[in-house]
This record gives sequence, structure tokens and C-alpha cells, in this order.
Amino acid sequence: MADGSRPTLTTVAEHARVSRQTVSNVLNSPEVVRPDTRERVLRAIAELDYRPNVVARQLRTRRSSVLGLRMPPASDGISGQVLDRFLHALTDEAQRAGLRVMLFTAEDDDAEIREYQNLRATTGIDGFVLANTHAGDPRTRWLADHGVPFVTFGRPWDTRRDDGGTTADHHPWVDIDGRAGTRAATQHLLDAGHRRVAFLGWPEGSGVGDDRFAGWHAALAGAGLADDVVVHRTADSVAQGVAAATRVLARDDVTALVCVSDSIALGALAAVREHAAQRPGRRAVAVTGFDDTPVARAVDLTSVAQPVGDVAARAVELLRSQIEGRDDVALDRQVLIEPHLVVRATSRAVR
Amino acid sequence: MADGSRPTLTTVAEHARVSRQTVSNVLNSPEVVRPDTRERVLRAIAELDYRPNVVARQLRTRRSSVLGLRMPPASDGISGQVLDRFLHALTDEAQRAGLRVMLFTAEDDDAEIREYQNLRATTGIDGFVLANTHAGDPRTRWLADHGVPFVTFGRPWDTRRDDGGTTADHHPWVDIDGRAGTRAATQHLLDAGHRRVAFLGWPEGSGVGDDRFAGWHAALAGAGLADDVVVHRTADSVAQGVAAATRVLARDDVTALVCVSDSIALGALAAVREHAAQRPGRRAVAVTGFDDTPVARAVDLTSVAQPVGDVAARAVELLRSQIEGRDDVALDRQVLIEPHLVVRATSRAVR
DNA sequence: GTGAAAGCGCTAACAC
DNA sequence: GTGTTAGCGCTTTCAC
Repeated sequence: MADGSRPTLTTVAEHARVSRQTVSNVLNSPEVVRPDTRERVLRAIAELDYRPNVVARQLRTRRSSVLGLRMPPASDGISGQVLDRFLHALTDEAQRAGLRVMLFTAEDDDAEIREYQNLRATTGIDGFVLANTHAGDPRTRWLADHGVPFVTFGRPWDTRRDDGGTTADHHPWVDIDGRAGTRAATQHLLDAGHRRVAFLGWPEGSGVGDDRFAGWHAALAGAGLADDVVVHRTADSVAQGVAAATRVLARDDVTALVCVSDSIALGALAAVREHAAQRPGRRAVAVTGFDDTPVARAVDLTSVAQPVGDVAARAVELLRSQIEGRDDVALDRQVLIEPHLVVRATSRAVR
Repeated sequence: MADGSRPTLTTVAEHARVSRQTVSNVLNSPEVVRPDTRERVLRAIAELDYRPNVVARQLRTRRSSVLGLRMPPASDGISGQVLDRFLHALTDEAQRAGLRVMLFTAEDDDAEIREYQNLRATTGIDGFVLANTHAGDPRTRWLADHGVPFVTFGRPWDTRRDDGGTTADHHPWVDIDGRAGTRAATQHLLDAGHRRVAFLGWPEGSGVGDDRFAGWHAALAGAGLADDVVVHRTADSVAQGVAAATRVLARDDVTALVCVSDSIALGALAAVREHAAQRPGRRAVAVTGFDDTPVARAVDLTSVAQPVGDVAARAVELLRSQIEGRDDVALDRQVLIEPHLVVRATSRAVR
């Protein structure tokens, strides 16, 4: 029972007939204690069910072993799911490494920076994970300038900076190779015999979207089909997906659609269904999405899956090496992880 | 710049020419300090950009102002979204109340209980929020027995206990009135003139599912239509939704489907579309879902929205009253929140 | 290898 | 109203 008071270092020390310091050593530098003493101390620890008070330790060492993460704004899109899965994986990986994840919210980037200061000053958070970086992000800059350990899920997309500096560009990050993802999806369709593979993407200018576009284009180029391509760009929503696909399907030679997201793919699927109803007997148009969200699984949509577990593991690793101050030369500070294609009904030969 | 060392109470005290204690008082019991002194201290605080070290405070007061939440296992279903939205709202509300949310993971209930002990003993977490309670939950029991502040999102569905005890039954909880939700959805359909409103639900025995079923039934009973009802029960997936709806639509008098979840509604929608294609000219069958997930918005599905923001606010409130030890008689320790119906295309009169 | 002393930054208890 | 003293539980430093 945890009533009364918990045992402290002193309790354990008395119990094992050693000094508090020795108990501390057993916990933190076991190799420095003689085996039999260590044994005795460990027994006392077990008997008393002693657990070190991390708050006291934190006060002394100035290390909290806590990571901060801004709770990403509730995404209305379907793809928001990826971040949630990432958050889960991150919590898991952090815990495995003896770290905790603490959440906070902020209205905008500036508020977030203020919260960094706050959290550092008051609770001594050790580092941050940023999940939603964007072009010209002031947050990475601030963190780098202030020597705060952090890692981003997502590459910094702007390589140029007004003042010609490069600080922000060199921060540690982990990202998923979207280009490889759409490339694999496109290749998969080409392998199935499709020749006219259209791309339904986001408006130009988003790093992530452009990256995915590039993968599709590269695959077509590899097959010598890049001279005359079909692309339609639109905002990320199911309704827009319907509209975009309907437009593209007006071209009768298009037999497959590579979509930049599951949301758009979901819309495309509806359009394809409509299209098929009007032309019975014709081979169904293949569709692929991106993110492998629950919806994709639900409607049996082929999609590119982001291995968020791997991302989280590498992120924690990168963070730890910064926090512990070891300049891990062996550790790549920029990690690009390959996604994989999950083939489902919407891209398989139908009938 | 935060380099060098941050100011402490002592720094501020010297700066304001008072004792450390007075500074502490200004922060924690301002009314006890003379106005002019307080003014001077506040000025010093502002000038030095002093922020109290919460770790030190925590060591002293044994209060962490941190709430623990087990990261719910990545739900493959579409409805998992509700928890994510809740988590966001909780973080927000907690922050507003000066609390932080810390995450952890656990394999199962027992592991979670072990983690409670751990977190309490080592980091002194003040309380917990449980998001996924289930019948016969050992966690609420453990927490109650050990006097740990907590609140659940979800009612305890089992009112009986082996030993006849009632501890677990009296814990503070916040929940959404699912019954009221389906009742509103059903009434909405009845008002639109539908007479045969079928229910697509989960297998009997889940508290949440039975609750939603009850609301539908109550609405029909209120209209004198409960004598001969159409119900189909199935697992929560889109595919199952398709199958269930197809079965139910074999009865030609069914003109509306109230679904226990958006997943099932999504499937039902597909079945309805198929059905309509075979019977042109017939009035489309109305469909409603539950949870108002992004997918519902995406496909324009009428759905019952869970006001998770309200839930989070009340949860934080209940937790605070426990942590601060005030036995708030005025505060209902069991809060049922009314959801609201979001009417969209799938339940509006078509054409 | 082990122990004693000091102190991290704060607040509770009591003196003035 | 304000200041002084003590101590939360731990680790770092330095004797031994």
C-alpha cells in the first residue's frame, strides 16, 4: 500500500546499513560499488519497493527526461490520423527509452515558441518534437538558436534563408520518403499494364505534395511515359477528389489514378464508381491513395503506408543523443524512411 | 537569452530588497503582502523575467499539476478519432487550468495499473484520465482503492460487483448521452415522415452500443412504432455495414437507417446507393451515423456529434476538485453531456 | 569503495 | 507584514 510515506534513499541506506551515497551509486553507477555491497543494497531496494523520486533527481541534475510535443491542431482531414498514430508510437518509443511525452497546445507558431520558453524555464523539459513543420518555420530556428534539443517529423522544405544562414537547415529530422512512396505506387500500376496513369495532387508549393508528385513523375519517366502526362491539382478533401477525378476521367485513355492523399483517393473512388456505372463492361479505373488511413483499410483502397513506428524510434534516438550531449558521429542526423505500398482491391485487376 | 542561469527566488528577493519568502508569498498568496511591497516584487519579477521552477515547487509541495493519460491503443476503426479529439481538448482545458497532460502506454489493464504506481511513486503525477473504460474494469477499482484522483470518459457500465461493493461505481465520470443522441437522430427522421426506421447496431452487451440502441427504441416507442421494429446487429466495420444494410433493405418498407457508428453508416451508405441504382425513381433511403468523424463530414453524412470539448472541460474540473481536496458538494461527480445532431445530406429529403 | 557535507529552488512553520 | 530556519530527496564533490 502506498499510504503513509514512500521509502527514500535514507530508508534504503539504513536498511542496508550503508550510506545514502552508496545507494545512489548502486542506482546510477553500479560498477563502482563492490558486488556484495551492491547485492545487499539491491535487496533492500526490492524489499522496501523503493523507487527513486525523479522530481528530486530532476532538481539536482537539471534533467527531466521529458519531451514536449505540441498537440497538433485537430485536423479535420482524414490524414490527421497519421499524426495520431505517430503520437502513439512516440509515446511508446520514448517510454522504452526512459522518457515521457508531455503535451501542450498553442494557437500559432509564436505562441508555441513562448510555450517552449515557459516549459524550459518552469518544468525543465529536455527537448521537443515538432510534428508539423512548414516552409519558413520560425520554431526550428528559435530552438536551434537557443540550443534546445529537438527533432522534427518532416524535412525543412525551405533551404534558403533571408540572412543566408543555414542553422535551421541542419537540424535533426526524420521524414518519410514520399517520393519513393508514390513512385512505388505508380510502378505498381505500370507493372499491372496501365499506361496512362494520372496524378491527383495538391497545389504546387507544398513540400510534401511536390515530393509525392516527383515520385509519380519519376516512375513515368522511367517507363518513358513522361512526355505527355495528366495531372490535376486540388485542395485536400473528398469532394475535391470527386471533382478532380471526374475531370481527369473525361479523358478516356486514363486507366489509373495516383492520389496524393487518401482523402482525394476516396473522392476519386466515388467518381470512378460513377464513371464505371456509365460505361458498363469497361475495365475499372485503378486508384491509389497515400497514408494508409483507417478509411483506406475500410474501403479496400490501395495506399502508401507511413511507418510511423520507425519514425518515432529514430526521432527518440536523435533526441536522446542531443540530450545526453553525446555527439554521435555515427548517427545520421537526417533520416529518410522508406514507406511501403499496401496493395488492396482498388488497384488490383478487377474481374 | 536563456544562457547562463535563470533567476531564482533569491535573485528576485535581492533585486526587490525583500526576503525570499515575501517573493514566494507574492506568487502564492498575494493578498497577504502589502500592496506597495507586492508592486515592487512584481516589478522585479518582470524585469528579471523570473519564472518559478516548478520542479523545486513540486518537490516541496508534493504536487505536480500533471495528469496522466494512457495513450489509447491505435484504433483501427474510424471512431478512434473521437479519442484523438478528446485528447486535444483535454490538453487544452488542462493547460487553461494550469495542468499538463503526460502520456504513457501500457499493454493491458494490469500493465496500466503498474504504470500508475510507477508514475505516482517516481514523478508524483496528480491524477489520471481514463478514456477507455470497460465492463469489469480493474483500473477504476485500483485507483479508487488507493485514493488516487481520477476521472473517466465513459460511465462504468457494470453496476454489480462480485463482492457487492460499490466503490468503482461511484467514481467521477463524464460521458456523452448516447441514448439522447440516437433518439434525436431517430426523431429527426420521424419528423421527416419516415415510419420504418431500422437500427444497425453492435452486438448486444456493449454498454455504449446498448445505450445508443435504447435511444432509437425510445423514439420509436414515443411515436407508437415500437411494436414491430427492424434491428440488425453487427461488428463495427464498413464492410459489415454494407452487409447489414443490404439485409435490412430487403424489406421494402424500410426508408431510413439509424446507425450506431459512422463506420457502419459509411457501409450502409454504399448499400443504399447500390439499392437505389436498382430501383430508380424510388425515394432514397435516409442514413444517420454516430460520432461525426471527419469521414462523416467528407461524405456528407448526418451524424451525432460528441462535444468532446465539453467532456474535457468537465473532466478537468472534476479532477481539480479531487486534487485540490475540496469536496465540492456543488459539483456533480457524474456528468452526462448531451450530444447534438448534425444534419447533412444523407438524411435530408432528396430531390 | 565508502561516507560526510553541501546544495539544487522552493515553501511550511514559526519567529519577530 | 516580513524574515528566518528547516527540509522536500536527490546527486556532486571531496575526504577518507
